[in-house]
Amino acid sequence: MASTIKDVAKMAKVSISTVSRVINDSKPVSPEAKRRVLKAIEELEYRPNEIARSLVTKKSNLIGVIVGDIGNSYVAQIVRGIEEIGRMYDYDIVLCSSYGSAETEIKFVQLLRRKQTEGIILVSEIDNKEVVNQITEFKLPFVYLNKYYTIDKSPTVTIDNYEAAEVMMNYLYSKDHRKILYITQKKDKEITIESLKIKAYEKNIKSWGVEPNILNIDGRSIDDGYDSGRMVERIIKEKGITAIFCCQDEIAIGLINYFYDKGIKVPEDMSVVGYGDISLASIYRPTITTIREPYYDLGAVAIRSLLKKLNNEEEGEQTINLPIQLLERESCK
Amino acid sequence: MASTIKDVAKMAKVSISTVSRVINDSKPVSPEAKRRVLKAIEELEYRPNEIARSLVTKKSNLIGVIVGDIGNSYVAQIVRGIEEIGRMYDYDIVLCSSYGSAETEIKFVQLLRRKQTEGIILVSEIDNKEVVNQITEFKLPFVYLNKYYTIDKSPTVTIDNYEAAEVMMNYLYSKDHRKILYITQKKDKEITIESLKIKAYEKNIKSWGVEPNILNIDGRSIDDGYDSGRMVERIIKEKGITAIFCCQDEIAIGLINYFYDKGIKVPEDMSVVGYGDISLASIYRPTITTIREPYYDLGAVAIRSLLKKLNNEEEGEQTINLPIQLLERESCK
DNA sequence: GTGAAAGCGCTAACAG
DNA sequence: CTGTTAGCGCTTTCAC
Repeated sequence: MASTIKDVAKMAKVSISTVSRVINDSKPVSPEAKRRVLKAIEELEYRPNEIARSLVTKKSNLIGVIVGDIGNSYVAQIVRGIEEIGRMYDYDIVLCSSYGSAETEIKFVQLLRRKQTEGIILVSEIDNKEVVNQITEFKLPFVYLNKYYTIDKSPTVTIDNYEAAEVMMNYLYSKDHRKILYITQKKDKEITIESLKIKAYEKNIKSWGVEPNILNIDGRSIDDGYDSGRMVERIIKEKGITAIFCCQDEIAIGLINYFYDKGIKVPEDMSVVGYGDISLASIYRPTITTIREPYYDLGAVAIRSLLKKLNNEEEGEQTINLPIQLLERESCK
Repeated sequence: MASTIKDVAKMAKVSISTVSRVINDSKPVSPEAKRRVLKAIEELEYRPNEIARSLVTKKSNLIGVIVGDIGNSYVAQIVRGIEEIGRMYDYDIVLCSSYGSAETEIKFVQLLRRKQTEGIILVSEIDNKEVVNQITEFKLPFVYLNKYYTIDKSPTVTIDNYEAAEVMMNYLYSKDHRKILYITQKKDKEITIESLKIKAYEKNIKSWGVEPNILNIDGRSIDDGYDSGRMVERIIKEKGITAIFCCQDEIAIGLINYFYDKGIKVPEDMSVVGYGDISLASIYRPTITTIREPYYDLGAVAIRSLLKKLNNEEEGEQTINLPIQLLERESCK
């Protein structure tokens, strides 16, 4: 059995209060007593039991992070940001993977509440009103990060997606592209960031006097991008498309894989740009021209803002926008 | 303030023991009392405080997972395995990222001990004897997963790397390759899995009456693979190499990137195989022929074995070997 | 500067 | 079946 504060007190011939004082440096202790306590701690290899400490202080120094899938590289980056900053303030994170199940997300919220985590960061890709209600009801400080759905009623950290799409369109224009195909995911389009991006796409392309071309597809995975290939090929021929703006990097990569298999060269025969800058975007060949979402920073800012709430500091904005960046790489010429 | 067991007891007009009994279903309670308690719980939205519970039961239901970098896809896969199985047994994981620092690993072990985690899984890529000593000294159940270094003195889950390399050599042989270059990482070669793989490589190639060709390089990242390109190109010409066996997928991908940039086609002009089956290996074009390490299973088996120790079940083998698999894909013809 | 004592929220004997 | 009680290991008044 590990030694406790009592053992230390006994060995140092002081009361447990005194021991507590020296380990927390909370009140002055005579040098002599301190010396003895320190010595006893050393000899007994005493380490305070954080569980007991939490019980009395009501501070678990734990924050719960619910993610869809830590296997997604962008999620991992966000978690890195959360953890690294959290640790600076002495917070540990307990990780929960929901694998996209709304029900599981809710279960985790309840679990984390029982575990006395001081706050929750939800990194999700689904639309789950109920989990937000749940957290709100529990009055747990939280931040909601969602790469796809627009979040308005909860604190969140994101980028200005309208502006980002506009930046990309301006870039394509500067590269003399006019006939640009935008590939979007149709599901829940109205309540996702796609509504903003499409608006930016349409506004810009119309301002050039060009007809918009939008392809709605079913998913946003690499496979979905690949599968859209046949359809895309047809549109390219019909409309004389010279550049394709994919709403997510994964789609761009899948599509380029399709082109590769069909002998269509990117960017020589067709320019393709993505959105998101997932880690693969810079590793894949050709490297993907894209909009960078600063995932690490998203996580870092999210936890900073969470910690602020914990300390009852003045609440900042509900929605924090981080700067965007256009990454000019090889897939678009 | 959240309601406590006392509040429930008061409202239900029973003692706290009775409440405890119904929430834990630990002892029979009269239907009537049970009904009242349940009703009170509902009304007060009572949820047991796991911290308090942990303090008395001495079970935190937490296990600590120290990783190098959760941003590595293989690490993420391992963590998925750990978490998913852990959750089946009601364990949560607290995640600690060391970013390859031995010192940080040790700090985390101490932290996790204070936090009363019941066991530790260390997913590391470095050689850190001290952390093992530390954990052993604390008598914390643990499992040590290390992709590179051979682990003998600690419980671990891995694959038979000698056999795996042999399987790959046999495959290359079956594809009529004889002059095969093996690229290895030189650092700590004697105490890493490279010692085994090189042994298998040499044994096999010599058995065909062919001279071994081993290139030692400095790292094992994609960039390191890329940077080895010039040297590799020279060796290819000098020795008439037809296939390259890279000790890690990352190196294979970096090298293929180099070849791509130089107009050397893989697999048409040169066959390249990797090792590890990182997630990129199946996404990258050409897809990489490689040895699959079952990362998810590694994590899953690791925590299963940890949990067994926690329950004082008979200790299995120190080293558990999982089945390997050769993935025949596009990069080798 | 120090110790005694109360109590954080809960479980687990122990009596009844 | 149920309540009383004694802690778990620690922090924090409150006196001295």
